Amino acid sequence: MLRVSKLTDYATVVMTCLAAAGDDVLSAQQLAERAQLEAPTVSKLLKQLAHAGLVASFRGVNGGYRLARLPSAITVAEIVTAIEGPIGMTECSVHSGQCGREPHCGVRVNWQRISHAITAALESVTLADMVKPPPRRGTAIPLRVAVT
Amino acid sequence: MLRVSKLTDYATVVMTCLAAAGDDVLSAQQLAERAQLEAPTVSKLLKQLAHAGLVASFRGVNGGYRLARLPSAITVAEIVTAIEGPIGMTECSVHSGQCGREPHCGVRVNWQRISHAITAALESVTLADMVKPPPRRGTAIPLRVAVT
DNA sequence: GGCAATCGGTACTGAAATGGTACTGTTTTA
DNA sequence: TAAAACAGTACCATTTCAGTACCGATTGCC
Repeated sequence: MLRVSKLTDYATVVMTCLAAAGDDVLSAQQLAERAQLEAPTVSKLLKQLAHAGLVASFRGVNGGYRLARLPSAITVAEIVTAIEGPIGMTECSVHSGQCGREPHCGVRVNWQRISHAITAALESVTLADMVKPPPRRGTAIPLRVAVT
Repeated sequence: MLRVSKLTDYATVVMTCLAAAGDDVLSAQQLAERAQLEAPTVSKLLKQLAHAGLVASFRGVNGGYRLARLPSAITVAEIVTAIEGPIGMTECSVHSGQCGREPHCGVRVNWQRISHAITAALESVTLADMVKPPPRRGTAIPLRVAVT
């Protein structure tokens, strides 16, 4: 199945928990309970998210994490990238010079186009969207993605 | 990195080779040479692609494979699905009842929406597009994807 | 009819990535 | 100074991935 890793999935859940907490600072332990995930796993995720600048960390007693920005200013694409690295559907669409076929390979550029489209799709959904209840029928968020 | 597996990547290359061959029937061995891939790997891929109805197989001497349809009628989404199974970004967006959070989980439905958008992006690119030379600047294929 | 070429299916294996755990260090506050 | 909490490193079990091997079934040609 074409999918993001479990950790990325967990990261979105943790981020939505933080978004729901508003400006409160939550410890990794508290977040683990709310997200129903293992504490060390959550801790590792928060570290990566902090490194990517998506959450702000506070050390010491009563320390913890908080979103670095408003939920509406954080996209799913950023979360995915923070955990998985750059988005690219194939190896050659990110790193060139791997496969010898490149000079005459029309597949490569097309995968790059597809990757861009998917990136755009992920960028169009913000954390605020994830927290909100699902849109009702007929109120879909219009998303226009151009494969260029 | 968010990506398809190598085998899926290989499958698109094999399919483009078949598309380039027109109506000719090519053996797994010939395709392996053209795609610059290991013969057993190509053979395995072709088996899966045949099972998915994307290629037609012919047994016996001078047997081999041929596209089951016109390149313009085969989408990248079909190739991905043939090799990787259903497209879904998270486990819970495909199989329900796995994580207890579902009743109150807004993340799930939003991942499903994202999955749909990505599926649409993959469906919008056909094998014919992959064979064609990359579009020139300003002649991008417009693709409108609605997240519903 | 027999042989060779080719697909079809199953099983196996080594390597890599994934996901989880443990431990130790550092910073901050009471 | 001690406790709470983040930060970093290392490690291990499991799963998945990619490749290989083998045997059976089918077809065409001699």
